[in-house]
Amino acid sequence: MTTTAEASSIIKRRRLVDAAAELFHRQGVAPTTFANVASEAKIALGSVYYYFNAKDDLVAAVTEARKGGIEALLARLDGSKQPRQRLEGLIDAWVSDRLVDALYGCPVGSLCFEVARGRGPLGEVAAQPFQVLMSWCERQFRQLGPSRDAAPHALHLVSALQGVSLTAAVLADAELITKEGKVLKRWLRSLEPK
Amino acid sequence: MTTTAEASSIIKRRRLVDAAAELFHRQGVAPTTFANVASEAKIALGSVYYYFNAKDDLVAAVTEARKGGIEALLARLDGSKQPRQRLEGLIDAWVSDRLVDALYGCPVGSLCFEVARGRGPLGEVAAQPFQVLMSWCERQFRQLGPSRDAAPHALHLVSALQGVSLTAAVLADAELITKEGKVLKRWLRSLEPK
DNA sequence: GTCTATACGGCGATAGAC
DNA sequence: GTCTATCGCCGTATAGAC
Repeated sequence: MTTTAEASSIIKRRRLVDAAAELFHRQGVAPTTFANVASEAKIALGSVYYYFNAKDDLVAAVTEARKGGIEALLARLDGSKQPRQRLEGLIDAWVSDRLVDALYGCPVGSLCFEVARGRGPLGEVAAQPFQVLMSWCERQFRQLGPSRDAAPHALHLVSALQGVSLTAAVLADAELITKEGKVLKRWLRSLEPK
Repeated sequence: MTTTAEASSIIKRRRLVDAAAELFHRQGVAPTTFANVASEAKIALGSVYYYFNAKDDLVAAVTEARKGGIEALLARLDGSKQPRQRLEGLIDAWVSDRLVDALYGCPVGSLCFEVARGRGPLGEVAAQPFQVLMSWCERQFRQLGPSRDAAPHALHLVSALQGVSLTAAVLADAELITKEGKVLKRWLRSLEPK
């Protein structure tokens, strides 16, 4: 029966992707080696090449996993009834992650930027998590009120969240994320139909 | 007379820093090698070590040069009479750089983030350009009106500018910076005392 | 000060036994 | 599928002639 063998393979592949995602977040893609990933995932170096033919394949897999993480978060937020609650939930998610993000930056933003920089071969893949996030936000803003500004509002929110993660990491101050979260929520309320 | 020799040394050192700054922006710090920098600056590989004992020294020099660039920009903006004009000038500066930034990100943000990530030994150095920019913005907002929100406003502006550079690079769309610039200017006007 | 040449280590990738 | 061993390249850093 191949089923168990296949399942074990899939589990190990996932373990490699998870280990790589963690290391890419903490150190960046460039300084992370296959040996790092292998040892973190407790798999022999040579075996990594059974799952990923080259580093780019691993990077693409991690980026897609990050996209999946974003989609899972947004699906959770879709449980909230009102668009404003959903958008506030997104801000809250950023604030909850403030301690890690102030150390290593946003795991999605830092990865996608490093991968997309200078239009590398993986530029399209790296854009996807941002497209998912941006269009979800745009949809929420469209439901928030009859303004024609949904697209700029979505861009403003995503930019602010990404920017504050970067700023907090550079300045080593997690509470900047809390503070910016409050500013963004006040802004959201100011957009509500009175 | 050592004067000319010294001057030539200083010039070559500057050529190395400029070359490194350019390469750090286009490729990031990690993938940039001394050989890259040497060839871009048209200086032999071995000579680079006369000016910089290790890569970290070069990275620190480039980061300080970026801080100098920020200070020069802010000094130019200080020529404007009104605080709102000065803040709008900052936004305009970002918009002017949109084509390069949408390819490689903000040269200051991407560098400082990569250097500060995970609290490396250069974390303090990398924070300085951001501190300069942030406190300048805070001063402008304080002059803009008697609001007690100067610090959060400065954080919001810097975050938005950094975030939109990153987003534009990931999504390969320079016009996002133009659009966010308009949103930010509208926001500035809304803060004015009526 | 500036160069060429090179030592040394590490990383991506492969070979091949089990 | 998983491992160990290893090749070849490239990057940091140094040595030493000029």
